[in-house]
Amino acid sequence: MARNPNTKNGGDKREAILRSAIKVFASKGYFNSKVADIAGKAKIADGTVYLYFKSKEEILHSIFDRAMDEFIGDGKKQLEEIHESDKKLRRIAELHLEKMSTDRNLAIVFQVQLRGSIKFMREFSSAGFAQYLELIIKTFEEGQKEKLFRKDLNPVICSKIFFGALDEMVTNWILSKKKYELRPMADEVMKVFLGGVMAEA
Amino acid sequence: MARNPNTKNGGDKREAILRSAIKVFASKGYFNSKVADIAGKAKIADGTVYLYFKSKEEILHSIFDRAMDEFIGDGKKQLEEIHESDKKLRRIAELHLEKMSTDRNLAIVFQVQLRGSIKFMREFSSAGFAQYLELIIKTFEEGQKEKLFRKDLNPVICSKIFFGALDEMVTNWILSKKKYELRPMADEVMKVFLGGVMAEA
DNA sequence: GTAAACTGAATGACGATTCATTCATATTTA
DNA sequence: TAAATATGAATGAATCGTCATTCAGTTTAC
Repeated sequence: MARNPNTKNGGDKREAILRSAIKVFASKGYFNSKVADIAGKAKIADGTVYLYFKSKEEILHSIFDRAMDEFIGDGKKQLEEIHESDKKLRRIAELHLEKMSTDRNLAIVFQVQLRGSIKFMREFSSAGFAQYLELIIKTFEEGQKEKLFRKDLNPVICSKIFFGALDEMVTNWILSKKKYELRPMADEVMKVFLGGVMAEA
Repeated sequence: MARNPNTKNGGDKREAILRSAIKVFASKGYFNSKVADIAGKAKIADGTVYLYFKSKEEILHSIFDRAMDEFIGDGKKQLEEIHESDKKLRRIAELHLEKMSTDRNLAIVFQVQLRGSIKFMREFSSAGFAQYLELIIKTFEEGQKEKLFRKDLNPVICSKIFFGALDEMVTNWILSKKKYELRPMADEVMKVFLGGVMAEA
């Protein structure tokens, strides 16, 4: 009846494989990661991986799906408690950076590995990412209705700019040799996004 | 003395290999591209590739190096003719998007393939990309000195935001099924970056 | 004629996936 | 209760296809 082998131990192995895969993918890249490495790090036999996942690719997908679901769910819940659109955007920025800070290896898989092929990107784009962008767009449009944000701006483009800025913060953080806090960057992004860089005329 | 076979025919083959590789990498991704595909598309034998390049990886590097050199060279020259910092940034944005529009396959290699491994990203980061970001930072600082841009903003972070926004425009353009002009996005990015999204108080 | 350029079949390494086997645990039987 | 049997999760060695790279031989250019 159960789709997976484990009935007693509560999905232990599947979980272990995913955790292990995040580490391995993060350190060597998807294509350079061997299924044997993943199995090894999870302390199980190579073949066991295939009792839980159809293929190496499905592992990557699962990592992404799980993380994205959690992220969007979390985000939506938190936004319900906020009513000003600019504050909502600020919260999104904070959450985005916080989540990425929390698990550096997961962040690497997201920023780097997931983008290594158009195929993944397309799947990514039309699934979780689109949903995330939609959330930002809706928030922005709300702000325009409230006359908080300029009406002469295209909400979709603005949302992409917003996302792009955050995304770049994360990428830089991952590649940087120096350790620094990612979260405070949310303020900087908001300062520029809301007010622009021009000095008062 | 010449590192490569061709002395007479003006580097024809090397060029053909690079052009072919850009197409192949763009359509299947670096790791899924076979050297045989590249050779085939360039209408030469598999072995000939190795007369011009040490390895498959060197091909990818060459693609990147060439494009980046051309891009930065071009950019610097064009900026010399402009004197206001905000206009310079606008020109950078335009150039960035124009270049990417010009060769969609090259853009795909840049946006997608080059980011598929931390290894490449790191090399990328510390070479061409750092130089490009430096150009933006310098321009921004200039603008701050001229009191054109706000003094309370960190130039490095602002430059990353600026780059991140442009980068996201390109990524979306590549992944989009619909055909649209990339260049006009430069104006949109400038509107937001210079003036922010808040309505006048 | 010979040196440089080119060819493409052969090589060798690699690594995802498979599957025959093991073994711990659950179930049945007496 | 305890021995006999069944179950299916887990194993890991073997398989099988896939390329990057090489190199012995061929063609081209002068």
